[in-house]
Amino acid sequence: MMNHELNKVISVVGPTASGKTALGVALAQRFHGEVVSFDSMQIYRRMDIGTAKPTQEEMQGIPHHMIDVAEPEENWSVARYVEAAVPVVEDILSRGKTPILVGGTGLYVDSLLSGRSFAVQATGWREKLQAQAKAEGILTLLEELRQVDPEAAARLHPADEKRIIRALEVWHETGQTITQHNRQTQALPPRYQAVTIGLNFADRTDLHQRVARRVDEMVKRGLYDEIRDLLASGVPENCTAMQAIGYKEIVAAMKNGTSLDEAAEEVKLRTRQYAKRQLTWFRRNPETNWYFWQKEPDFQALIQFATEKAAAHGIN
RNA sequence: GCCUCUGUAGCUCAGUUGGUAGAGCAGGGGACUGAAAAUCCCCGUGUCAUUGGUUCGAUUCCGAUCGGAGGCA
Repeated sequence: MMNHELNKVISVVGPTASGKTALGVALAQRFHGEVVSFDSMQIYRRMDIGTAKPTQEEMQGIPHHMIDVAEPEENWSVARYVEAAVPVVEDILSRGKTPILVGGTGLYVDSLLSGRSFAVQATGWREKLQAQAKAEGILTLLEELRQVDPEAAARLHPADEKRIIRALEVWHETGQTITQHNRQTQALPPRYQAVTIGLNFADRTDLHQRVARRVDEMVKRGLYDEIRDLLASGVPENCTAMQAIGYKEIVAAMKNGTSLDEAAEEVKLRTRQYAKRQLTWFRRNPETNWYFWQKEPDFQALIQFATEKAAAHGIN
């Protein structure tokens, strides 16, 4: 089909602790929808408290997808997420319902919506390159990259080891440079048409306060025990899931015997910094309809705002 | 009560042999195409406690005052 209209979805973005979960459920109720999470850490089972996964009560009977779909030791990635999420969204659409995308991982939503595909990763080039970087220094790899893909080498900062390695990895495994690959995927048509609602705070300190309260709440609800259970069941400390904020800091404290409550303070700090990065990412999309929380939160006003925006884009 | 040390960026501190000052952390902004809650880049003017004095000029030297820390009685 050449000129078919894109299917419409609603997406809810914003920094952590900004009320995305509640809005997602409200929109699902209003628009006969189901929630599809785009959160890189809520995909892992048994990581409930620290990832602020919605509880049964919060879900209010609305189906939530892409949560609890992997074991912590599985090491998921964007590619794997998109691969799994597309059929889910398609299924919701096929049943005549509206997909409500809710989450905080910018790369994941953008990839899902854009129709982007990812270069394959089969052999062990990454490990090889990492070892080489360690032995010879990253500048050697950057120079190698310059030979095959001068554009990428110029664009990447010499200190950004991860991206330099990834660029070389794509080259070695596909025979195509990452610059070529990016150009190609940019030309791909988008998968869905999204009306995006962005949540933010008029005053940044309100966000910081909510973060602090949320972390205190997590500790009260048993975050330390959740992490102890994870480790006891053999989840390796260096897997992707254990890079999650709220986990890696506490794991480190448990390991070297320092105060867990001090580690919790560090979690607050790291969460604030993460929220800032999320905002940087989401602000990049000029289409986003931003709603700013004032000192006195008015959830009804938010629902009305979001409902109007969705309706204006032909969702009903 | 006396003596010594101390008061510089939101915090911890450096520094100016007298020409109005700089690091780390916090904070802010940005990037981002198979680790993304990851990774990386950029951004430091502040009555140098207050107040007199010396000086062409004081945050820097001297005095007093007000905080803080320690010591002696």
